[in-house]
Amino acid sequence: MIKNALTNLSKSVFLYLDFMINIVWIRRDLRLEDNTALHHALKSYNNVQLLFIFDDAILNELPLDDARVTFIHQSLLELDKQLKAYNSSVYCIRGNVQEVWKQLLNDYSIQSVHFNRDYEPYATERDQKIVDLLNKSGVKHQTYKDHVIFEKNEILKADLSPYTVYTPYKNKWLAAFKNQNSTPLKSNFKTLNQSNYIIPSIEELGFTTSQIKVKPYTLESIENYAQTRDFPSIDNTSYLSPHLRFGTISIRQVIKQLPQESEVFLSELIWREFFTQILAHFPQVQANNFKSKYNGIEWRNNKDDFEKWCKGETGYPIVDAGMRQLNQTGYMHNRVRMIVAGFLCKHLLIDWKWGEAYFAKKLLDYDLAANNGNWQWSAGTGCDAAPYFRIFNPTEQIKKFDKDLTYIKTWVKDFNELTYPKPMVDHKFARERCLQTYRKGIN
DNA sequence: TGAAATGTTGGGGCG
DNA sequence: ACGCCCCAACATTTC
Repeated sequence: MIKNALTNLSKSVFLYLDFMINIVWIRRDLRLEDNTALHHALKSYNNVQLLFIFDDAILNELPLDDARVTFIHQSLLELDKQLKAYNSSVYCIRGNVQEVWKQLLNDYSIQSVHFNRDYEPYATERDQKIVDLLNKSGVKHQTYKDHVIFEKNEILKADLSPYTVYTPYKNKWLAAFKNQNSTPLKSNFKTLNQSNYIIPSIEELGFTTSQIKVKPYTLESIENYAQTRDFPSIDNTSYLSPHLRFGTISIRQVIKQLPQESEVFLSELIWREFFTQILAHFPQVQANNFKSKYNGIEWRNNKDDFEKWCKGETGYPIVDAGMRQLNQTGYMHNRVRMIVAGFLCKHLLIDWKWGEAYFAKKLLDYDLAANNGNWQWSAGTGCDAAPYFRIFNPTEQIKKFDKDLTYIKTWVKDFNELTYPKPMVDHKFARERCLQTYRKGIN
């Protein structure tokens, strides 16, 4: 009798659980393959439903034709298409993230919630609020490492403090990488929730389609990366960065598919993790110099100068070409990023935060940790940064890396050395002024 | 993941 | 054949 009752009870509990949904909240992991949170949810639960929230707090700051929103939207449509094979779909909504979750908890019977960790300060805080909400509602939840090979506390110095210099960090990272298994996960999609949600159109989300598109990535070119990476006219670019930003490919998939002897490329991926852990350990770098001894630099912060830089009208062809590539495509070659960033900080003496903000608006691959880290590197204010007296000569850089002007002519139409506008500031003068200003500003 | 300034060396012109 | 000068080429130091 008692045994029967228990059996019935467990049956009804089973039926009830079978009715409940398990949510995988995707954010910057817009893929089905090798998605850690999704993998574990599928393994442990039935009725796994994907959720994506267009976060008002982020979207309200963006122009209506933001290219990243278009890319996210298209990636979601692609995901949704793949889910159709399993009679499932993505539940996609725009709103205030907390309000959306309150509504979901109210409208659905939720058994568990899963998501991959995001390490940016805003995201960390936002996610904590959702975790609190789930705790209050008594809903099981689990977060996962997915975005990086190693999180901030997995690569530490012997005294357990974080690394702030790249090379020893990299050595430790490589040593740790050898001893671990990071093969991509194979998932079983049979436990996806049967659903037929419709993804809102880009207009319904309050946006319009951008003309700027994310290019597909390629891993083939990586073989020659070390030889070609400094030459912006050689488009040997992998275009992985936006895909890593939004997780349309996982870091484990990338590393697994790297050709032999791509240490230099791998090193760039380690820079990505280096800056990710720097931001996570030192969130104050978002608004401050990593090294406070540079706080006294008196930036000129001239608005007209900044405008010229943004538009690519500095009179320095390589700087102008880079900025025009950025404005037209949402991308800029890495070598040129260093040149334009150095020019803004050192020739124009404009606070790196202005440049950082402009890149944040324009770059398809914008990532707070990497963008901040690299801008501070350029300005000389960062951890393991370029010394302040290392000043790029925009003309020398052409001689070294765009000798035949191919890159420049690609982005500066009808470029003519003789009729090109005069430099907005003389190099020698700007160099001296920079050295003087930095010397004076450093304590 | 610099570039400029300064220092050193050695070959060739020339008296 | 010698010493002197010039300067390109390379090396080192400095910013």
